[in-house]
Amino acid sequence: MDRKKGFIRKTRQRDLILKTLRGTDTHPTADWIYEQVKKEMPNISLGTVYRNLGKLAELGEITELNFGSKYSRFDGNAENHYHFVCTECGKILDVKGCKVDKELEKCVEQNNNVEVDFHTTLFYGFCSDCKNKKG
Amino acid sequence: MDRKKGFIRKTRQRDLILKTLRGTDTHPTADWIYEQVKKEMPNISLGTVYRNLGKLAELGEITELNFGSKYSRFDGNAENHYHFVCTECGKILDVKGCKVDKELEKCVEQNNNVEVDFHTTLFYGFCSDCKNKKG
DNA sequence: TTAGATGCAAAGGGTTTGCAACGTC
DNA sequence: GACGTTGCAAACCCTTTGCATCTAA
Repeated sequence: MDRKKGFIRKTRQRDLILKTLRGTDTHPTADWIYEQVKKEMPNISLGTVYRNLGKLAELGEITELNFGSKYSRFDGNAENHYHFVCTECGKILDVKGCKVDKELEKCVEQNNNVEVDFHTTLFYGFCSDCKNKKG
Repeated sequence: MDRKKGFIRKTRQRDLILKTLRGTDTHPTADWIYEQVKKEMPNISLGTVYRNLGKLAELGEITELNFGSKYSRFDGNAENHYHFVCTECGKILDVKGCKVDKELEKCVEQNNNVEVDFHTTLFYGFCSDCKNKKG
């Protein structure tokens, strides 16, 4: 078997963490995932959760989101897509129906003498719930 | 004078912090600003720097950037603009020549039943220096 | 005079890490 | 049998906060 440097062993912990993250679209924090996973595997430690989330992100299986500086959130959908953050309730949503604009990257490259690999965009505002609640 | 709640008093510390931040385009961390400001005002404390950066951001005088989760960076340019992050050297640049696209916000609103106030975009890739260095 | 601001230092709190034991290949 | 992984807990480290003192208005 190919055991080159960076070889990743399959473990029950990692499988469960990935399954849990893939099973939600709430963009949870590491701690939320930890709490969920603990229900099925009570002895798992927070450190293990962090280590696995880090590895999964490194492998490109998931995405780590750093909105605001407080804590990281994780997205089981590794495909590049936009996010929306509700400034009222803090909810994070995947943006539907709007394609990631690769043309914009060309514009940035041409005007700034850089090479762009990808970009992330965050929209801020009111989600449908909070939009209705406010005056 | 109008001393409503949230009144902000003018202080030498805040002036110096703002001047320092406005005097660079490197999107520095709080600690870097602290070190710079200390040269002119040796007794200033890190706490004061954080408190003032927070207030200035709240007033809309500056922008707090939360790229990556490690620490916040600050931008003396409060006008909404795009940023570029070099994945090689970590440098952060203001993107020139590409307008913030308000049309995209309309697309997001229409397809996601939300109300968008503003959006931020981060481009990742190689800056001009690192582009040349790599193979 | 009064309430916002500062300096100092301790506390917070999400994340990382060292280490011995464990589990996968 | 190797070596990646785990659980535990302590360490990290950026940021926040309490409090007595200072100071702008």
